[in-house]
Amino acid sequence: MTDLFVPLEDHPAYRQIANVIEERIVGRSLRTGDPLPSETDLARQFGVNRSTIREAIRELETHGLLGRVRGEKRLRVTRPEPRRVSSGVSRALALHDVTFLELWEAMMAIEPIAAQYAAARRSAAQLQALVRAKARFTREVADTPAAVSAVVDFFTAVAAASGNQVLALSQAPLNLLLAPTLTRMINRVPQARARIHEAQAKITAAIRLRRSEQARIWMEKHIRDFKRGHELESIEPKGKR
Amino acid sequence: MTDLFVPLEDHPAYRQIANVIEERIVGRSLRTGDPLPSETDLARQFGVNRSTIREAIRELETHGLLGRVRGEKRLRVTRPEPRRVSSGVSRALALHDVTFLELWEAMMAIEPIAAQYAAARRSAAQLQALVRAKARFTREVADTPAAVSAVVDFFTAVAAASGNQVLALSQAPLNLLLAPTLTRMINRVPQARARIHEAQAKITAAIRLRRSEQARIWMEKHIRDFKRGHELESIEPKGKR
DNA sequence: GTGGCAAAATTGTCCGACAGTCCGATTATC
DNA sequence: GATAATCGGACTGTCGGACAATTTTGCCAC
Repeated sequence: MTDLFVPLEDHPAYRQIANVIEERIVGRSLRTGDPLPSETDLARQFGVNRSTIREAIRELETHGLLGRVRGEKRLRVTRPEPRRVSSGVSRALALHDVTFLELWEAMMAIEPIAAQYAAARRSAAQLQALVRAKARFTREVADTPAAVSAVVDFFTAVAAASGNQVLALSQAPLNLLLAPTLTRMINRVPQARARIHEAQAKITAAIRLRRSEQARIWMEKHIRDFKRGHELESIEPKGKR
Repeated sequence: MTDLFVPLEDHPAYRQIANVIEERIVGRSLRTGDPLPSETDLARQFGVNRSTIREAIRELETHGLLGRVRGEKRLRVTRPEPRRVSSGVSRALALHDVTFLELWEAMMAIEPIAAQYAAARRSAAQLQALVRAKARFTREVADTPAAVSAVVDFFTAVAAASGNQVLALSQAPLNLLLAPTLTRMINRVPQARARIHEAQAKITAAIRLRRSEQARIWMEKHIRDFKRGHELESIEPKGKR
């Protein structure tokens, strides 16, 4: 049934080194903000060439575990920012050809809950961010890319206000996937902008007044609208294809 | 108010090259399975040194966009596997010190919905995988690490059966975070194993019979149990700390 | 077509080098 | 004394070349 032996794994030096450093970071013996030794020094410590160290560092850098503050030269241990991490997830999902329905179902699972918690827990500043995103949508409603970006910011603000990092990080990749679909929809379905505006107003109000139930329900309606919009768009295509 | 200038962005060659290649992959002009030109060749095409190419490639490799089939030397374009991507997310979340409550809320948002869709759409093979995971838990219930791993597999199998890649990929990181907590809980709360067993049985049955509602409800109970277990565990600590 | 084999290509790693830039200390200036 | 200009050292980004180990390829015989 089960194989007796597993294939030997090949561990190039650069990967081993990356793993060792990663363990140190995850195990907190290298803490956020700590500067990393210089490449030359690392090369000496690990007993390998600097080129090898550089390859290892690239790995950690792209994972967001290392980074540098603007204008600085030395790398420091960094906490992976949601944006960076989630863009990787989005790319993965895009390459797996997710359908709109899949995206929609996931949004339907996450966003209303996020809105609900946001109503219960939002700070004043988080509410502010929400209001700003909403205002930006209203102001730039005619400029499609700006409007889409405002919608995304709105969702992001709700997720942030939920006070739940896991929800926020689960939600973030959805935004990037939503953008292209939303752009098409908003352009082709005339009533879309007005409905988004209304939904954002209701959701914001509910979160401001700390009405969890209402926030959830309106977010559900909001998301459901997306599906309607998407269906309309596919049925009466104004542009090509 | 607003700054007149924004900081110049620094774009090392290796990053630019990584971006160019990434665009090609995402834009499908390099398709999954295609072999990448050799490093020397890439260096020639981009007009840079091979070391620079290698650093660029490391980036894409860690993102899972490039990889090689076992024993092969050439890199090929790869579709990022959920496992790989989600481990990055888990690491990020771990470094952000997520609380059990945050994790639990996210699970509560995602898993029941996944179970619901799984009941509606599972294939025979997916049901099989589910049954196997459940059986493994029953069989290895006494061996804590194996039991925990079986629980995780169970969740994974449910998410896979949901037929929704977005849900599956959103759910995957939660598993890795769950493991340590679950390990402690299962060791300290005597009734935990029995309750997990029962829940898995009910959920599996519902999914087998395609009872969406029941699958969802039982999954909710199942997850809720985790919170109870966690509370019990913190209240009556049997071991140290 | 298959198998086998030697040549060519490719990867992983190393060495050494250099320009551009950031940092800290020192010195000059108000 | 505080601030500004200056200088040397330390680092990073990139380059060129080199070599062993292994894979891939081309070719020949069967």
